[in-house]
Amino acid sequence: MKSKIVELLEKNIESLSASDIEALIEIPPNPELGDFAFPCFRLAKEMKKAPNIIASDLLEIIGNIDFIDHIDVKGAYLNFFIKKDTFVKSMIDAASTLNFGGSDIGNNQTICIDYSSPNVAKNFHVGHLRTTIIGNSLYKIYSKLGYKVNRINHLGDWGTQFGKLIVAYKAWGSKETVEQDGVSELMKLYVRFHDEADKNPELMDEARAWFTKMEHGDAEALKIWQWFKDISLIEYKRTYELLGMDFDYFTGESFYQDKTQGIVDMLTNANLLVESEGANIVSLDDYDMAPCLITKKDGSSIYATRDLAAIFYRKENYDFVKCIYVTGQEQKLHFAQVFKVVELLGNEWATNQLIHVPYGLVSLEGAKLSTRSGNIIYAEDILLESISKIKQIIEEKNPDLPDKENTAKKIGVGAILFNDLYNQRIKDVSFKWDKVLNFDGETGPYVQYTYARCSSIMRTVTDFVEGIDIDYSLITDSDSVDLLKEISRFPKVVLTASEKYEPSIVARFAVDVAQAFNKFYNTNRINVEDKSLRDARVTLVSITRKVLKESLALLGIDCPEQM
RNA sequence: GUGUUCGUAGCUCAGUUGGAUAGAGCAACGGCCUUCUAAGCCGUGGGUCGGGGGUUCGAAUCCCUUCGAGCACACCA
Repeated sequence: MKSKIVELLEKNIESLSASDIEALIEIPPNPELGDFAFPCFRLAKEMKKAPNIIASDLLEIIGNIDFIDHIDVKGAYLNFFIKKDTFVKSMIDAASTLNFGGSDIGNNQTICIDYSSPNVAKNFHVGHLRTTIIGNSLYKIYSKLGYKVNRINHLGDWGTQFGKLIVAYKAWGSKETVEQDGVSELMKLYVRFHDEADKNPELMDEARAWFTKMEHGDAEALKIWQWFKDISLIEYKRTYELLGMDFDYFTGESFYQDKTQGIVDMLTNANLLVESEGANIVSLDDYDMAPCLITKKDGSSIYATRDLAAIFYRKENYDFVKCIYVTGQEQKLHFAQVFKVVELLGNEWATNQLIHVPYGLVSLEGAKLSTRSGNIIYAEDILLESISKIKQIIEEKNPDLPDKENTAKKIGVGAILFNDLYNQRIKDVSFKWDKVLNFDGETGPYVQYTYARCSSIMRTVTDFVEGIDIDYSLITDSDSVDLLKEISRFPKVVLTASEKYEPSIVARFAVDVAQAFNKFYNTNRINVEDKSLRDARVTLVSITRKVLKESLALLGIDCPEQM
């Protein structure tokens, strides 16, 4: 419909191209002002005439057009009122297409998304939840746009911290307690190491030595390391299963450890590596950045080296058009450095294919998350707590609900996912239980509830046939039209969300659709006697239902049919 | 100190890339269940868009400046 207006205006305005006009056309803030609006301010400048005069002149020239009911001039705006049934039909037709909201612009090209990536032997807490949830949503969004997405869990399974753990395990740990308590015992050992190392700095050297042993393939070191890793993965996978998520690769940092030498060689050959204070770095002075550290003074690798190795490995093996990193914003400089080094090695693609998607810091009651001080909440606990709160609510509101267990899981997990995706990712969040466990208003359960309402209606109209001829002229009230307008934004929403790496745009959209539907639902009885009117309205319900399910799916959220 | 992100209603946040009267949710108060799910809907109150300049026909949005907050600044990731 918008394109038809662009076409129309293009014919009558010489100085603007179709794409200029397209960009200028807006949707009025208030539906009473029209369905589309064209502001004449820009024309005023070029034509040296008052914008409101231009608007009325245009109105004269355009005259009567078949699909337009009438055009109003309000100030400098040309406001278009589309013939209602034409408009309604075009929106319903669009929304009824098979892959509504999606497209094939991805052309099956590969995108790598590096996310979640918990540190082995550390608990999976609220902070990790964000990268996991955002990354998963980006995976869904890009898949919908026709990309082939590789979900990569770049486990923090290599580094000095394992040297620390081995030292601690040997000094104070036992096989039995580790087997029994898993990650939380490893955490305790890690914390203890730091406490002791404060008093006895030599422990740090011991830890580094053990890590160096790992890098040289020492059997004992690697055996302990592998054991710690296995224990950790069991716990992480439990959380992923609860979240309903999976990965294509669990290639962590250790996977690249034998590939870091290649990076060092490459940098040496390119004359980029310089020695500084015993370590090897790439100087980034010319780019106003701190240098990128490549090898430490003991010769062992560091995360930047492994990230570099990962980039080249992925480029070579997956041939990505984009490699996206979802991490906290505190790593901004790190990725800027790493990406710059790739570029300096003569790879122009680094400038637009390597993308850091940062998100804001998660804090707890205003204080920084810290395992050492015990100021921490684990992801699994949040999810389980949320599910159990939902169970309570189900008992209150709908005790006869079938399959309560599963439904509570979908709603409880969905609430947490939604909560993490609703605001722009860059915003810092202060975790508060009462906020997280509030399910009224702009929340996942609200959208799911709306979906369940739609489903419920669809169950009652058993003789309704999808895709039958609809009498579009029966849909005239503003609540119905507003709902359709809201729904028709979907393709643009998905596209913008992908361009900005911002799932919150989809989450907001889902709420907007749900609000529009609930308004429509409250003013329109759907299952009415008059069959053609009923079918017209049921069509709206059916479309809404589909779009709600799809948009929540893009956030990684599942919809129960009843709740 | 340097860089970076941010500052909008009591709280949490949107604001369509510079456009029409700045919008939601939460919290508060008041209404709506004998008909499709009240986890819902409707209404009321609540704003120097951190402050000050500038660009523009037009600024919450762009530029400068200032105040405040978060984060980063090589051998952790």
